[in-house]
Amino acid sequence: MEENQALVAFAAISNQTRLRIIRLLVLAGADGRQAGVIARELDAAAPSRVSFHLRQLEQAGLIESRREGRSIIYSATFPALSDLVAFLMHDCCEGHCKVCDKAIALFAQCTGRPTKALVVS
Amino acid sequence: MEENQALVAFAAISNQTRLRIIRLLVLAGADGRQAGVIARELDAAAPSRVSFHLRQLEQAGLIESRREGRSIIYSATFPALSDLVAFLMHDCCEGHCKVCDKAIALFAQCTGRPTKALVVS
DNA sequence: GGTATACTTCAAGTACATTTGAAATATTGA
DNA sequence: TCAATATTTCAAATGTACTTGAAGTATACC
Repeated sequence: MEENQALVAFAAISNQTRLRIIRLLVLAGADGRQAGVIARELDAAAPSRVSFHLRQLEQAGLIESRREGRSIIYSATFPALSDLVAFLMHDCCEGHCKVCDKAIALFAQCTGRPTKALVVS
Repeated sequence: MEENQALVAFAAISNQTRLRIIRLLVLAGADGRQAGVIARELDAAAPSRVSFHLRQLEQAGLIESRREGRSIIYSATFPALSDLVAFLMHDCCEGHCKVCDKAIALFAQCTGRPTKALVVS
């Protein structure tokens, strides 16, 4: 992942409204959520405001959208989020790996993952 | 990790100068680097400018400083960086774990880590 | 004490991000 | 075609972040 892309992504998730949108859409999974539903779940923020933030996130590559009738459905772009986590770890892991300590514990909580992938050597 | 703390940390690393400082200090390890040395390694940015960014990073908890004679030595705060990675993964992993995909591959590159920690069941 | 070095703090200017409400666009169904 | 719904786009106002250079603080050494 390029530095510039990472910078844009970090800027995208450094805003409360946008971080909450991301969390919401990750939980929603591939189905995604209507723009209006997102606005309502975000303490009924003004639609134009939510639209602004959705655009930022989409331009950062972290979410994507599709039209369904009158609605526009947004969903998380999982590979991009995965790249971002990897960037943060790799950028900081070069040399030594203290940065990964707490992430390792989280893998144990992951369900639906082949455990083989977690075994090193 | 609290949402607010994460937001401040993401804001901190969403700036090119600061992201480069972080990378530099992670590579430097516990020894850290003098403020002046950092400035020189950053294409000789103005000292007041580097000082401004070091302060942002320190306030975000990502780096710490100690005085040594005339110099001030900055070093990465590894637990905070580790927390941030974990926040990003956990925040997005709740429910399902697609976000962790690429991070797992990186663990294999980590040296000096007991492989047992990577084995799940 | 005085001077040099290493940094930080401050104030001013500039640039960028966010919110707001009104107007515009797209789609549906009567 | 018209009205209703769902959403975006736009322009203006406000707020926040960044850079710059000059002045200030801390330490060291003569």
